Amino acid sequence: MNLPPLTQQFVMHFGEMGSRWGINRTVGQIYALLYVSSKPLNADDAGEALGFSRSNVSMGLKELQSWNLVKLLHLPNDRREYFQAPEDVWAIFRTLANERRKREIDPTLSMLRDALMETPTEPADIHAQERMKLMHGFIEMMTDWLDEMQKMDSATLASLMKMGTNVQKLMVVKQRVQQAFTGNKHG
Amino acid sequence: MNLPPLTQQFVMHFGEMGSRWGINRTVGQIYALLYVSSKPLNADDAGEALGFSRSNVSMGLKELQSWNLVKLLHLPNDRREYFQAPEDVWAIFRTLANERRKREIDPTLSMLRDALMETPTEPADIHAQERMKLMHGFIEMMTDWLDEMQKMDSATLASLMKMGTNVQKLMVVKQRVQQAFTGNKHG
DNA sequence: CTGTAATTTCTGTAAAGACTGAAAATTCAG
DNA sequence: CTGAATTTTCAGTCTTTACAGAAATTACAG
Repeated sequence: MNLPPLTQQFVMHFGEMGSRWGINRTVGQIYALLYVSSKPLNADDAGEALGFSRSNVSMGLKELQSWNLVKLLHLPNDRREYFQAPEDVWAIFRTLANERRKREIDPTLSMLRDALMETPTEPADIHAQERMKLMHGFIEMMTDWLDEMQKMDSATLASLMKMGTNVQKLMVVKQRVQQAFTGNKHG
Repeated sequence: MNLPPLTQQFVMHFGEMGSRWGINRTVGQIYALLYVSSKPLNADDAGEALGFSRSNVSMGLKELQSWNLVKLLHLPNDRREYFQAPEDVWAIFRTLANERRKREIDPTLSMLRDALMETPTEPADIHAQERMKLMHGFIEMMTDWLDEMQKMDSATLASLMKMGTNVQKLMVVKQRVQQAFTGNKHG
């Protein structure tokens, strides 16, 4: 591996963090390289830059594609496949959130739905189902909310986040206004 | 393993999902069992219920403790340690978010901060640092926002989430109101 | 202290995963 | 079609992780 210092630092870090993020070192480093690269890279570029075998890079890129984390493109007069990471960090986050949800949340949600349809007999299962109901309700609320958030554009979302806790105050104001209009003090 | 059907379904699912969540089968099943259990369990209870060796359960509980996902308690006239999962799903989520952030985000944030302080020389590194700046800014915004959210109580957060995209409309209203008060059409 | 219950650490083994080089398959220019 | 360039799959090796059982440590009652 022969990369400029900052790039190297970044790439190595992603390799080390890979295991915590549920990907392997190779995949982490390939993604890091694509992310900081100013131009698309092909499998040989990546392999040479990182010191991985061609086949290993192939596997890594395949995994990154299954995560929708890389864009595939072609250069004129070059048959090789080139890859690049999307530039917009918000877009990357959205992709990541969607993919992780699909893999890590949806199966559980589905299992919980099934479990809630059944009628428990033993006391232990009655309590268990009660707990599952709580978990299901929570996850559903979170994912529904995430869906809604995904509809907003990056700029709106950013300003929303920068408001932080102030959103809360905004809600209080809204309630007062509504009450004032309806004249219902308990509304 | 001899558990009532619903409990068993839940426990098995957590075991299978474990690998996707970055924990092993044992840890996943132990947690699932504690979550649906109506009373605290000791290591032997868990081991017997799930068919794991005593040492394996010990490791699993240790890991769950390192995630702050279980509460340790003692029963009168019993020297053994009993474990239980917090009941409040919001509290569980908060714990999970904090721990994952600590392990999966903070190290990267710190690496990025270091990288941004340096002065790149090569053109490739200049571009790389620009990309890192974007990533850093995004992560910082997200984590700051998460911090703010953590300050709210569960009920407020829940009603906030149920509003979904309407928060956006609320912001537009707020801006109009502000403009009306200041008389500044560009405010 | 001493003995016993409870928990953790250690050690070896089995299983899973990562990685390479070679072979096979695919793609496309001519 | 043919053959070269490119990509993917396969098989074997090496590394890491998961797990059980044994040994060691800790905690505490008497």
